[in-house]
Amino acid sequence: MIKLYNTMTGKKEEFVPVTPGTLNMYACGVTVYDLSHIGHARGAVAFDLIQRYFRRRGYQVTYVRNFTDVDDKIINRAKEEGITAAEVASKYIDAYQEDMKRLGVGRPDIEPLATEHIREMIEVIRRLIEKGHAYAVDGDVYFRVASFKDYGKLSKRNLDDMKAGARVEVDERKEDPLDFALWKASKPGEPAWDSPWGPGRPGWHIECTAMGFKHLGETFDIHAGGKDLIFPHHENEIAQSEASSGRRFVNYWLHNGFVNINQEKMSKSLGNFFTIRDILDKYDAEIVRLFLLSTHYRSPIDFSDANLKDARAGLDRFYTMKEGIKNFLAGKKPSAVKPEEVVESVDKSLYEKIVNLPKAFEDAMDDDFNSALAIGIIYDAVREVNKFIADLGQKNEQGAYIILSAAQESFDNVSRTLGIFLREPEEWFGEARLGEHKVTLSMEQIEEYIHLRNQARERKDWAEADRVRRVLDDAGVTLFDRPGGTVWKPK
RNA sequence: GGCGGCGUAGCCAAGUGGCUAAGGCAGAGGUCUGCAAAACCUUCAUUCAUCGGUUCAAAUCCGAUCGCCGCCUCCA
Repeated sequence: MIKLYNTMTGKKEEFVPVTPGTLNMYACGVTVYDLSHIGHARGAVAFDLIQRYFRRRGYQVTYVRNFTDVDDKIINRAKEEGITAAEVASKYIDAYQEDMKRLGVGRPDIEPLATEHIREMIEVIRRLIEKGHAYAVDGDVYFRVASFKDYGKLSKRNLDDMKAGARVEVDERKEDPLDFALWKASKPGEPAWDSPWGPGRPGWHIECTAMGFKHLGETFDIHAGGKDLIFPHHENEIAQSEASSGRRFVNYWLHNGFVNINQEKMSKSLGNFFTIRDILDKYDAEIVRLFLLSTHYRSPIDFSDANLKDARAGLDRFYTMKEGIKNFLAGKKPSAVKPEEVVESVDKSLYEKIVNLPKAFEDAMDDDFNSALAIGIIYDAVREVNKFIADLGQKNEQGAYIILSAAQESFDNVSRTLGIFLREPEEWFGEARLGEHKVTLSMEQIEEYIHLRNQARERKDWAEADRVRRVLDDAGVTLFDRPGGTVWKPK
């Protein structure tokens, strides 16, 4: 049973789908007027994991994540760059797709564009006017907030409070300062579509209603987005959607916490942001993923070098274990003996823990997608497997084979869902980390130095051996003498 | 001002009524190693911002206080 925290009720609830065995989920994507930052990445990673987890638990999933490709900021950007709004959008959609691919975020089932749903938006607006929930003025159309009695139910505000503290610009043409635009008359030179109210473009909120209706139905299971979208965006979506359809729009509202810099929200307007690609140039994508998943998706997370380095250290430890398992299993054949019998004499409790790892993982994830707890459970298992590997010499070989192959299977099982720990150890220690560091020697030169040092070690010329170690260290290369020979890793 | 949330070790971070407060990083000591590194072992919060209350029992529920953050305007 999956439990999830619903912003609407403020509680963790059991997930009950509209249609048994099916998940219909919508996540607000980005407005494509600039490169995306690590805050955008957090939402994308979190909701990708959530929809992926539902698939793991057997649900038939339709996951929709939109692009807002018409908006004031896009228009302004187009003016600045002397290109069309459509060109701006297209450019940053491509950039976003590239960033997501590098982060290991899968493509949603449907990635609708606002501009491809103008007809559907007009239809919803027309229906709202018919029902008395909206009105047209000078080519604009506004939603009549006072006509929707549940307005404020998501963000827990009431109309009187908002009017008291209103900082909304006063527009005399609106019946109420809180009324919001469904359709905006276009100014000359701006993107425009024909409508019953004259040429114009959609307001921000209406696209999600129209695209949600079209792709997922008038009532769907999950709608997700950043905490900052609760008000006004999602509140307005609810008003439009429920006023037009007469039904509940969404059953569960999920909101991710922010990425902070020095305890402050990262945002474009504060200027304290790092783009995804800046970060990926400095840190391997897997480090960034582990960092993001190490904190529960609803909590704030502080972006800092120290935290990224913690994540890197964690990955080193995981891949060291994976290397140990791999080295042991290499070239060995499965035994025909029943696991239970052999394992009994080797380490029964470890075996059971390993076999139960996927279940323990699911227990953590079932509880509001607690990836932080899930990762803690994995590291608990890592320590125990490492301990086992350290004592391998004293173990029954058949039993050890059974335990370590089971470990490999269990770790792979949970890794596939998390989208981390999936690489081969050589790849992690080699190319993945090579990219982050300055190694000033070629592979051949490094091998040559290692050979030189090992010759010195054979004649027990420790001074020379240490000298070579220092030379390589200065070049950003660290040596490790392993039972199988000397290996090197970027410092 | 209104609404929402947070405060757990040097740092990151789980835990929302009941066994010894997960896990990681950093630190200390040890095993191993020519030296290292890794790995492993031991150690590292009698206590969960503070004060008061409810309860047989609270980090967890209630109230107050202090501090921090977010939303109320575009924002993941």
